[in-house]
Amino acid sequence: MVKVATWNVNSIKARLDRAVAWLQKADPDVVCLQELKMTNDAFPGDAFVELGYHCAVNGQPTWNGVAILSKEPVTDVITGMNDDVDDPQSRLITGNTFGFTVASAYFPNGQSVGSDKWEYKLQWMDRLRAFLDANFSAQSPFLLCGDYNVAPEDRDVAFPDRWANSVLCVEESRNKLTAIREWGFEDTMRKITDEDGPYSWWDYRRLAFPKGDGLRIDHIYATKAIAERCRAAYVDRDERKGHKPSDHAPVIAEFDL
DNA sequence: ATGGTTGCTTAGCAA
Repeated sequence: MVKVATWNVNSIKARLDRAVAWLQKADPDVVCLQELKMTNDAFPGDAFVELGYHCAVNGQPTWNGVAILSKEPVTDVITGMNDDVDDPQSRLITGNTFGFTVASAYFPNGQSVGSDKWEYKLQWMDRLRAFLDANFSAQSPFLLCGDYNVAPEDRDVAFPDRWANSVLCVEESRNKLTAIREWGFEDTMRKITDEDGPYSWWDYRRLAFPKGDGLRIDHIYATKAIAERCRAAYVDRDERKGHKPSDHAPVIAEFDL
């Protein structure tokens, strides 16, 4: 069984102790991290090597930043979209490990509908679809893991009315997500459960976590060749609790490979 | 009621 996790850590520096403790406890084989908020040079790779992981990192100062950790080597690494757009934001890294391709993606949040960041979000999602079209086959095993900043359906939102007009839920965001899914992905969580949620993110503000105001915006999408081998998918909600948690909980999928 | 908290960086931005 190969255990794959995706987790927006909201600063790997602020979360290093918790991340190390979680890796020791959960023992995933492959981990996609988002929001490192750190340069490649400063990335604490030694802490992960000590736990038996190979690291592929695409960082930048202050914001964004993504990484793939794997207990097998990560080869054929691509940082970013490989397209004509001059984009300084480090939001994507792709590589091969355990016989499949895996991408760690930090989709733009988009702030508010109509803003400059919203336009960037929509373009970024179009670019991601084009990146998949240009570089990969949906017939091969591919996992797209990350913070998508989109809740696909209302059942992925605890209080859908409250979030209906947000960048996480509006129809245009969901339509862009559908275009990415239709490249050839299945949502591993929805292969496993039809329950509401399970939610993966709760805002730090407004007492969102104790009030249960969660959204499912972190996903592990899989092409058919690997999705049909998915045996489990779940959220480690406990990781949102306690001292200095990330605002996201890890999402895990297990594959019979 | 447009609030609240966290993190990076140190006043303002992003989420």
